[in-house]
Amino acid sequence: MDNLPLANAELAVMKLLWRSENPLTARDIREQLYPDETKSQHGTVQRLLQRLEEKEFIERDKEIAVHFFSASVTHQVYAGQQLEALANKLTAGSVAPLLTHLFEQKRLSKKEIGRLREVIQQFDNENSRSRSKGKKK
Amino acid sequence: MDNLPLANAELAVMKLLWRSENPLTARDIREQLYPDETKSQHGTVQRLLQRLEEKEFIERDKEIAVHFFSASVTHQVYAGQQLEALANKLTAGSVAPLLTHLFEQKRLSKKEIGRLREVIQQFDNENSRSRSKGKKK
DNA sequence: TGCAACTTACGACAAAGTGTCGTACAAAAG
DNA sequence: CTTTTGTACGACACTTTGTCGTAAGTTGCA
Repeated sequence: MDNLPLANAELAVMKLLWRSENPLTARDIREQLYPDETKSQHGTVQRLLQRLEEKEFIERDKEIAVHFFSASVTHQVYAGQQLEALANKLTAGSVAPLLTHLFEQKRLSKKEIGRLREVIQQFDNENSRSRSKGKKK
Repeated sequence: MDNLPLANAELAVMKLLWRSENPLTARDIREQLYPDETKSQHGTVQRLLQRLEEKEFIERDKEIAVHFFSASVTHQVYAGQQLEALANKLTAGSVAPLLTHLFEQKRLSKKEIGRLREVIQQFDNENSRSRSKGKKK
């Protein structure tokens, strides 16, 4: 409901959690995020995790003393929310105008077009299940 | 090149400029943005305009003493940039995954789908004009 | 048992960005 | 020349973010 965007460092943590099958410990995360291994950065990671928890982006399993963290918002959902937020802010909630410009700038590869077509195709399929007559002009 | 996002008040100014055919004065903008008409808010608008100019989002015509402001980045371009930035941050530059979730959530209306189809159609047309032989997979 | 290593919790801080106001100065209007 | 209107911008409070340090709790081993 809040739909707030995540800052860079926070997003970096989320990406690790999204990528991982299993929940991670704070230590896991620090090791991947700061390979240079200074001492104090453990606190940094703890802080980031704490804030992400406040924002309800992650969940903390404190069964055992060393906590395990997992994303409570999937990457897909987050991406969708952000896109929606962008559309609301810029184009009155409509997504198509956002894409239009990318076409004009030739910033969408043919592969991307193919993907988009698939996405629409899928929508058509789901949608035509209930209506057996298609019209083509 | 910087691609920085605009804050709320700044965006509100840009929206006025995008909406308007002709360049606007600071006064025009204040009147629309703060209809309650206190004195000091003229300074606020000036400040916003100044910062937008620094960021190169608007241009200032100082031919005459009362300056005229106009957007130097179109709404289309800005929207496209932001979408691209989002895609880069979240989905390795690919746009399709951003849309996928919206479908699943049924957040895209049929009208939106229609629009997307048009956009893709248009791309196809432009693209087939120059190459009369298509190669298929 | 007691100490060393690790962990969590969180206060504190600097830096950056934002929206706001006020004030100093310049130009125009009268 | 005085009043009005506009520009330029320093300053401020506030928020967010990334960072660190430190206090307190837990684990485990000698």
